[in-house]
Amino acid sequence: MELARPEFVPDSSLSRTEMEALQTDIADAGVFTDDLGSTFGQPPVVAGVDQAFDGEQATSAVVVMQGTEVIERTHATEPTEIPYIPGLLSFREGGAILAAFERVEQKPDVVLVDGSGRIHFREAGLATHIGVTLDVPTVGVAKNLLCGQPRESLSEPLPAGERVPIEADEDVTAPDGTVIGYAVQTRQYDSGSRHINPLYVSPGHRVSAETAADVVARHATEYKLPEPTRLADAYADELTS
DNA sequence: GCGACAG
DNA sequence: ATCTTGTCGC
Repeated sequence: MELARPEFVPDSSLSRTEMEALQTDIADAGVFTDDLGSTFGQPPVVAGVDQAFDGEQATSAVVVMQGTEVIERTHATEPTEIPYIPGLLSFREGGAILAAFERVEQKPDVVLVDGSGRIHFREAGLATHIGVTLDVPTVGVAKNLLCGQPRESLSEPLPAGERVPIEADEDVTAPDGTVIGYAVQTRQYDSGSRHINPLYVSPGHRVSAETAADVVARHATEYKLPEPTRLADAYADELTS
């Protein structure tokens, strides 16, 4: 795949202020409504991307699927220049991800990115950064909530299939109350003391919050994580061990 | 100063 | 993310 917006490639040498300014531009370029293109296959081509680290090296693994079939697997390793800073994750992991996608032949209909998309202080999380830079539809899939406010309390376990809107609050640039994503319960235990936490799904680029949640729910039937994400996670771990 | 915060 | 064995409950 090719870079659509080279000016948005994450540069870890920027100052924190410059990084935040770039995110503001990225959010402006981001599309949080459905624009998945007319090439949506039968079934759609869905890619998952995830990273694993070893010391100063970040390995990004991409798994491309169509239905239940893996049609491509690629990876790239890049040095990590900066530590993890909440809100600036893309400047730590984005380089490795873009390097991996440079080697991807099959253009996916949608990419599932580990982390937040619009659920971000400046509405420019990792999924949005990658989506806008490559101009590919992306969805953010996070295991924890970075910011925003669940419309309903999530202290009680949600049944599988349920979803709760995540709304913008004062910590997010979007107008208060804007639905910036969903807590999506893909799996749940039938009963007992233990329970499964939901995933926090948000639009990255060219996808609405509703469609983002739909895509994740549709691909996460056997396990909590959607299959492309799960396989990319395992592949990244395998490459680092 | 305190709190809060994806991976 | 990563360091790490067993263990409890589906």
